[in-house]
Amino acid sequence: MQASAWLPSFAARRPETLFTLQGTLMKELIAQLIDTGLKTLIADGTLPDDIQPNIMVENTRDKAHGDFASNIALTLAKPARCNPRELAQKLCAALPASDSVEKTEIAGPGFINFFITQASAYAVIGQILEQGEQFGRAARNAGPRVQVEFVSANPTGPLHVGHGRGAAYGATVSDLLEAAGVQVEREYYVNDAGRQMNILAVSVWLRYLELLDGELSFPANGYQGHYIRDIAHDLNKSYGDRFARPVAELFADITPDEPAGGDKELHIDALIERAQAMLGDDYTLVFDAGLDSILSDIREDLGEFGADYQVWFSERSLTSNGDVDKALQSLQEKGHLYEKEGNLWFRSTDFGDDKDRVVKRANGQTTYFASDIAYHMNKFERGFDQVVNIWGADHHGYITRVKAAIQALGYDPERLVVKLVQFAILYRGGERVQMSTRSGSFVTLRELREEVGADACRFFYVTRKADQHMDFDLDLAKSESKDNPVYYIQYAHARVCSVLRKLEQQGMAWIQDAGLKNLTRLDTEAEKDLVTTLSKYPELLQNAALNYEPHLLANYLRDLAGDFHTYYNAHKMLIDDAELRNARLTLSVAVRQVLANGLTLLGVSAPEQM
RNA sequence: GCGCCCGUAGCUCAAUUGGAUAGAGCAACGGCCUUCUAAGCCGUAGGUUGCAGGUUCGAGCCCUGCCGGGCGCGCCA
Repeated sequence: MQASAWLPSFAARRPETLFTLQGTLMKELIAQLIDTGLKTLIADGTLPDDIQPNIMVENTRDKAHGDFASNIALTLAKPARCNPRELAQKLCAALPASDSVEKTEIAGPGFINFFITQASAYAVIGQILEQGEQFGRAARNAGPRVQVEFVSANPTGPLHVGHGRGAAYGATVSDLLEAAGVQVEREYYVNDAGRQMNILAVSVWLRYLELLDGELSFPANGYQGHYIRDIAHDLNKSYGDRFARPVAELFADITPDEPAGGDKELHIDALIERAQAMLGDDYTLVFDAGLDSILSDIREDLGEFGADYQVWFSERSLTSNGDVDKALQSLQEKGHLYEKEGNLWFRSTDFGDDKDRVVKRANGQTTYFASDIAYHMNKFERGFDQVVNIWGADHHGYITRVKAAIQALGYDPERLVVKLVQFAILYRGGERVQMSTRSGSFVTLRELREEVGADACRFFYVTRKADQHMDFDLDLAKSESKDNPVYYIQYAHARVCSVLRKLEQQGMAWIQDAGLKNLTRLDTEAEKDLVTTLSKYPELLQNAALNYEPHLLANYLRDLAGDFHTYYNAHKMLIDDAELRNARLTLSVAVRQVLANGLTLLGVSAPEQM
């Protein structure tokens, strides 16, 4: 499978090798019981002594199958030369007794189902209350150093809804990794070099000249958005008419634009060249004014969306500090470059790429790909154990060549993980919202946040697998009903708060210790289910983090909220029986804690009142 | 043409990474407010997991080939 070839590194490893797993103590215990049982069977000759058992303990899907199950008898049936059920029978008999295990059953083709005691299962409630916000999280600073680079949109305009999904996904994956004990560094690669930025600079300057001299023929390939005029306005405010130049001179002998029957690409390139000549050193000021303005807008936008970065990495710095040259030199020394027709090529076909790639043109200009090589070299030189790139799905063509470059530089390409994020399609009133970057008719992330709110945005974006196309239903995201999963989950949280308020109003108090002492009073199906769901949280968190799949957490929270609403509806909490009341409230507060922890990781608020 | 992603209930999506009888939510139908928030709950119905083979104790998941949808295949950024 090609996809998992990219996945790797620690996602493919056993989680145990990199992370301290919490909440799976019961699985470990059961694995130990099985291990002991197997040794007994080896000793009495039932099993040959050269077997290499891979003891797997899984959560059961169906509670009729107990709490945990192992397929060990199925996998060992062949070496044991007996049928799986028979082997399971013998193994069960050989299992040492445990306070935590109520009973075992043999089921289906030979699964061993483990039913754990209620006291053992309910211990998780105490853990949740004791650990609070830390419940489910691994110890800090214990894990590897991982860099997550996400969004990294060209600073040529405001972020749109396509970037939004990358932002929500990247921010959540980063937070999940951190919760799993990884030291995370979030980074934005600022493409502050290249032709697009020059087009931006020229667009700004032309709007500026328009302000001074009145309308001129704005290039078809220029940036049309209104924000360009705003930047021009600010430029005028800060610098007065410092950048004023004769418009006639600017357009003199310039190759015609597309509407005039020319080529819009050639036209804009000619304008860039002319602008640089006419502005001289001032060109940089105009260029930076555009860059700074848009970049600060993006930073603010992302900040308000809950995506906080540790590093904003400048593409230009790669050239100025010599990293590009260094990277090319390194490739040169290792014999991976060659010259052809004046261009310098990287022989990426040696590393599985379809064709070789130019890194330096005949005119001496390095290519964008050369910057990418240098950037990734720079990342690895910074000592990250793993580097995660979150890219739009349209960039998947670059994966092979970037990995090729990493390998050619002498780094393990498995240490780069690329996660592709598919685009989201907006729907309003059942109709697809049409978007086009060209015409400037895209919906910005800011507009989306203002329309549906940050909570719903963050949640909806990560509720589907990243590599899955998604439909974003604006009406649903805005609706305040149970149909809207965000409200549904938040409401469950608020409900617990509401009950506690009501409790106080009725002159009662919740006594946690009394609750913990009387957990055995919680013997209804709804309560058992709730506890089971709660106990799965830490492991789920690890899974979601290790696989970069925040949708697992989103779905989990939906389920947990559902379990709670069911419980709430079936059983009253504010009752006279103090023991039972405290026990139920204790369970409810534990639910509230886990809901809050999960929502926080998703960047969604956990309101006390709705 | 080559490469990558995807195909699961009418719709939007899951499925603990190869486990047991494929699950939720919408939409449909039928119930539940004198009650701690009905912003909620309960029930019914809905499937040859695109198709055909293969691998094994066991496949939605892995392999091969088709069918269908999306994206990518510049010395651009």
